[in-house]
Amino acid sequence: MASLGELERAVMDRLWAADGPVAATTLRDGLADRGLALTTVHTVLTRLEQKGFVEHDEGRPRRFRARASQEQHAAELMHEVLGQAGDRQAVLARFVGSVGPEEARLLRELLASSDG
Amino acid sequence: MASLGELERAVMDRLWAADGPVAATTLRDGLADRGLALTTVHTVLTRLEQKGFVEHDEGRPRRFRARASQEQHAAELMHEVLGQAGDRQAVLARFVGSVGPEEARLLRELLASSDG
DNA sequence: CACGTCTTCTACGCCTCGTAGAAAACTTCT
DNA sequence: AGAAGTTTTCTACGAGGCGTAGAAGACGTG
Repeated sequence: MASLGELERAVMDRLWAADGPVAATTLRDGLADRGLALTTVHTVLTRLEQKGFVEHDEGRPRRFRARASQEQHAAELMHEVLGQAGDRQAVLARFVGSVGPEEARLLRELLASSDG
Repeated sequence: MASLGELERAVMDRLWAADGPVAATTLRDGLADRGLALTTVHTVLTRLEQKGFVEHDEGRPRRFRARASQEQHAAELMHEVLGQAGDRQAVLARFVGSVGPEEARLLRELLASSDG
C-alpha cells in the first residue's frame, strides 16, 4: 500500500474524523495552524486520490472523503506488515505478547465470537 | 520507526534469513541478480546502521547483523500502526475479523496462555 | 613493500512530498 | 451578459530519501 507523508497524513486524519464529505476550504481551515494555501490542500488531495485514499463528489465546491475508514486502513496495514514477514506465527506471538491486558481481553472476546 | 527502501528491505531480508553475522561480500553475492557494486552494498549497510536496524562487529572484514529479528520488527510495526489509530479497539476488531482460521486459532492459544 | 581487498567519502540522478503561483473553469451578483 | 469572487487544475521548485557507484583511503597478506 502507498504510504503517506506528514501533511497527507494530517489531511487523512481530518477526513477520517469528519462524519461526512469535506470541502477543501474546510480542510484548510482545520489545518489553519499550518497556514497552508488552498492550492496546497488541493495538491495533497489530488495526490491522495491518485494513491486511492480519497475520492470526491461532483458538486461545487468538491467535497472529499476517505475511501476507507481509519480502522480499515490501519487493519490493512497490520495485515500487510504481517504478510511480508517470513514467520507469521512468530510475529503474531510477539504481537500479542506485547499487547496490554485490556486489549488482550478484547482480543479474546473477538476471537471467541468468531468460532473455529 | 524509520522505513525501508526497496534495496534496504532486500538487504534486511538477507540479514534476517542468515543465522549469524554476514560480510558485505556475501550480501552482494546473495543479491547477485541485481549486479550491485560492493560499495553500493556498503552504502546501504551504513544507512541501515544510521537507522538503527543493523550493527557490525570490529572484525576484518566487517560482519553485519540485524539488531532485531524480523518477527520483532514486524510486531513493532504492527504496534506502531495500531498506536497511531484513533480507535484501537475498532482496529483490532477489524484485524482479527480478517485473519485466517489458522491464525485465529493460534491467536486464541496465545491469548489463553497469557491469562487475564 | 607491493598488491589486493575492504571501508569510507563523496556524488549524482530520480522520485516523493510540502509548498504554492498562474491560469483556467465555474458561480454568483448585479 | 459581464464583473468579481471562488474553486480547480496545471506547473514548478526545493528538500530529502534512496539506489547507485567511483575515488580514495585503510588495512591485511605474501
